[in-house]
Amino acid sequence: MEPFAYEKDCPGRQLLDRIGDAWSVLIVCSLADGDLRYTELAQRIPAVSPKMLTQTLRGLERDGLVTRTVHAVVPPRVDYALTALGRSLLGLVGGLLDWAETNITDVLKAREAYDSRI
Amino acid sequence: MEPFAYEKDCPGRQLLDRIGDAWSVLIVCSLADGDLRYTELAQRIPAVSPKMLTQTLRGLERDGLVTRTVHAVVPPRVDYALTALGRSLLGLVGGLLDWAETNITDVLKAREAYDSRI
DNA sequence: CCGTATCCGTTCCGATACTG
DNA sequence: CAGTATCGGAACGGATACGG
Repeated sequence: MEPFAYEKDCPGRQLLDRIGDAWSVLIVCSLADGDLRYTELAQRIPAVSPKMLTQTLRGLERDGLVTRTVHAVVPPRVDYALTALGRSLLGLVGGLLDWAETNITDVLKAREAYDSRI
Repeated sequence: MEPFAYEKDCPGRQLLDRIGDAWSVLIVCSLADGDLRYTELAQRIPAVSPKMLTQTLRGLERDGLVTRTVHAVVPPRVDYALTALGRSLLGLVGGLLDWAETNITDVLKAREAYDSRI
């Protein structure tokens, strides 16, 4: 882990930027169980603005993590789905969430201790 | 992964915020092989400003991921080290970096394809 | 040596209104 | 239904100067 290549814009940084983005993680997890339409995503993800939803979806699509399928019907219908690459991310995110749930009590305890000795 | 508790300030979000922070990851990885002093950290991490270094270290310390040991000598000497909790993060981060290295070429290809059809 | 304090440009993002 | 466009407040973070 020592002298790793961790420049700006290295692979690791780019992934971390995406993972660190709340909306990206929420979208990927929401799509875990199946395709969703734009409005369905908006409903599942609390308080996401259209701006951020679109912007994040474009980013995920650009990175090959999500596909966007437009059906030529009226009213318009657009489905979003995870790619194989996107699904492979689910395992990582799951691991993170597991770690978080396992260790959150320790973290909270540490914070309490830290804050109380100021 | 479906109806997971993902409110603002839930455990998962808090971890993701920390992981998504470039400086936090850099510091944790830098401490993987042993304790370091403030200045040593500053030297290893390219271009980190004193402000961000201190701020990030305080956050990591508060969360119980890093310890800060002040030696009562002149000139002052302050050592930073990972806690057991901090070391347990290394595995997660390693997994993320592995995924990133494995899949970066696919991501870059996807981006190229996306950008070229605009 | 190990920080803290301040200024200030930039970027982010929520709210809102509007369109094909 | 599925977005786009625009504005403005807030927050992030770099540079810099200084203090114990």
